[in-house]
Amino acid sequence: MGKKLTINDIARLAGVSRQTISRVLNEKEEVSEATRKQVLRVIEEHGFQPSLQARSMVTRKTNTVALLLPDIKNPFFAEIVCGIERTLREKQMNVFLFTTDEDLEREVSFINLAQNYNVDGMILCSPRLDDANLRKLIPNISPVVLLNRDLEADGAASVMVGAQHGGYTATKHLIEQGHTRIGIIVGPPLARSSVKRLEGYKKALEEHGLSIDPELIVTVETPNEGIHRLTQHLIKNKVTGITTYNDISAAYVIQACTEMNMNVPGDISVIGFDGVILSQVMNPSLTTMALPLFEMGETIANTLIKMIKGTEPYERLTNIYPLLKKGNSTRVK
Amino acid sequence: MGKKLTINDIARLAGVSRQTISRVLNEKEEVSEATRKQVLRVIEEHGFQPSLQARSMVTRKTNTVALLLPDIKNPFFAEIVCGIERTLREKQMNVFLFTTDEDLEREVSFINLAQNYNVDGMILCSPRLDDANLRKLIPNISPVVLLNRDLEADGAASVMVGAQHGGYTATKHLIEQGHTRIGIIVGPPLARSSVKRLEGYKKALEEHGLSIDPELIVTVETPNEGIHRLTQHLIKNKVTGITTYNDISAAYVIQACTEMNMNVPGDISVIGFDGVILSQVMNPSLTTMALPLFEMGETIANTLIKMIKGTEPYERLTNIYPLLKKGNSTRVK
DNA sequence: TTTAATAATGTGAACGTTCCCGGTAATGTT
DNA sequence: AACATTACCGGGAACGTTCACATTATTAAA
Repeated sequence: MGKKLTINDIARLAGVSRQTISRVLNEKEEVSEATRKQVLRVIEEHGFQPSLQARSMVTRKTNTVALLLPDIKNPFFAEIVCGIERTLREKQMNVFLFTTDEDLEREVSFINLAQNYNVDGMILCSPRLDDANLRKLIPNISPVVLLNRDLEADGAASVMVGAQHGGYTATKHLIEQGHTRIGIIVGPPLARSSVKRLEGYKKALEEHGLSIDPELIVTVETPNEGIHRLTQHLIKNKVTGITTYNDISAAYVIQACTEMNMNVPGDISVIGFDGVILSQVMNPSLTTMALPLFEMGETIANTLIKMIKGTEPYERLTNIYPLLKKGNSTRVK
Repeated sequence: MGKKLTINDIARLAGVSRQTISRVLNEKEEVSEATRKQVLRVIEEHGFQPSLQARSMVTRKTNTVALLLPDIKNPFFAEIVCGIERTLREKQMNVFLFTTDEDLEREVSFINLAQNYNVDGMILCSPRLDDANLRKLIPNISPVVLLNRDLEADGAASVMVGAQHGGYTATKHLIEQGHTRIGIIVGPPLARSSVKRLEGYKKALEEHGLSIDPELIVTVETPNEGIHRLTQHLIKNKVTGITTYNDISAAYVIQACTEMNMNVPGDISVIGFDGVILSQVMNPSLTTMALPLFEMGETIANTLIKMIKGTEPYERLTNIYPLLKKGNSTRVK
């Protein structure tokens, strides 16, 4: 466990100066082929690797991106993270992971922390911070890419899920299958997209001349809790179709239906959102509004990289629309 | 976006020396209450925050841990990561995330990278590296905690899943429910635990005087592929119980059974492994060998923290045993 | 031959902290 | 009154790199 070698040690061993080593490491041209070979040999021989800390101390670049998200257990985020990580990695960038558990205080403190680490950029997934405070912070943390949060500000870009469109399409699908009493389970109030999804739901009903019954609109207060109860409520109100805010909630809905001896899709059609792997392995497989999650991650990462490089223009706002993916949880009435 | 303030700027503004600011920041005692107040006021007023880079340059501590895992999409890892992250966070430590996608080359290069970042410790989840190379690397990267990899070496600790015990318990459960022809789906050959699980399976059969039929032992070559085919094979060989290597594979097995008009649990009992959320939301809910994943993450993180601090002893080897969690996918024959 | 241009290398400073030591003033001890 | 102790504070050095500039040797141009 001998002390780690520094660039100076290598310089001494190779019989050249510190700076020459640095030049070789950074592949600068102004060094003769002979010494280059020699230096590389010594580096190889001793397994020298430069301290990235010291380097970024002077270059002001860390090649690191802070990634902040509510919950890595949620496959929605996990798949996005996968796309982000893969893309950044290809560009030799690294990921600092922070999960906030939806806690505002932690969110703020993490943003601060990341800032003190001098990260090159940040990715904030569905931040809880309110608009005013977020806007205030952006100058300090830019460039930053926001997921599901549209904030027009210098140094910030957004990648948005077309929640309204998704809610609309899901509802329309049920209507076209002959359903007229359609319930919607709205996600936790924190998630901004819940509102959009509800808008889409209403729009679809209106367009098809169906009335909006407040009894058929129910809201989950804390993530994935009380869904059985809400489902019972909807079934008592004679729904034949239910649209939900994500795939897991759809799975709970189907469980609740089964418990009440209602068959899915025989008696009730259920439609999910996100299209995570769960939707494929469930029984019945889930009809869902599928999002290209991995690709979303790629988009997010690529946008941020463009912003960091600052050489080419980037999309300030990218909208991603979910696609209806038919499974066996919906059926013509 | 005015330049970031340094400790020197604050010193000037507060009319004291650099060192005094440092003392206040690090809560050293040797500074009078009056100047402390004054300094804190100036810091607060200008929103100064010290550069963690510069700090760790001299302290040789980064308060950062590198976390390397094959795939964050796998809920098994996602939940463990959650426990790790939460625990480290409480100790003011941060997480560098690397996913390897089971790729050996990437694994090695990430370990290198982490080393150059001067992380305080590493967590390697089910590394692909072979024993000899891993052992060689450990002196450079210690302290390190390994998941599902028992390697006795200085500066390394291991947290292991009791795979053999799990395989044994699962099989025994099926036997006790009256099954005599029990199939096992063995995980990808990369996963060392597959072998152990198979051992447990064999032990349970032997103990109960059942013969081991090679036709009932099938292996998945690439993750989660070909499971339908393998299930068909088992069913043709008249199994009434199937034990699998994780919950997702169990879900695929159940799908395959349904396709062949075999009812689960009516005709076939299926048992999973891990106990991720999927097992609860499936239909039927899954009987599985449940692991305390979040707690495992906590254990991993706490062990590493102890190793880093170096003040108290730590467990070199922690074994974690899965618990049979009854769902509706198994039934008395 | 002289001078200018070019290639190859080396040197001091800087990045922003903390560590180590030394200094001053105030207080206590004999 | 002389000395030791304590409390507080400041200055130089260091961490390991890269940057900006200086230097030398080499080649080309006049």
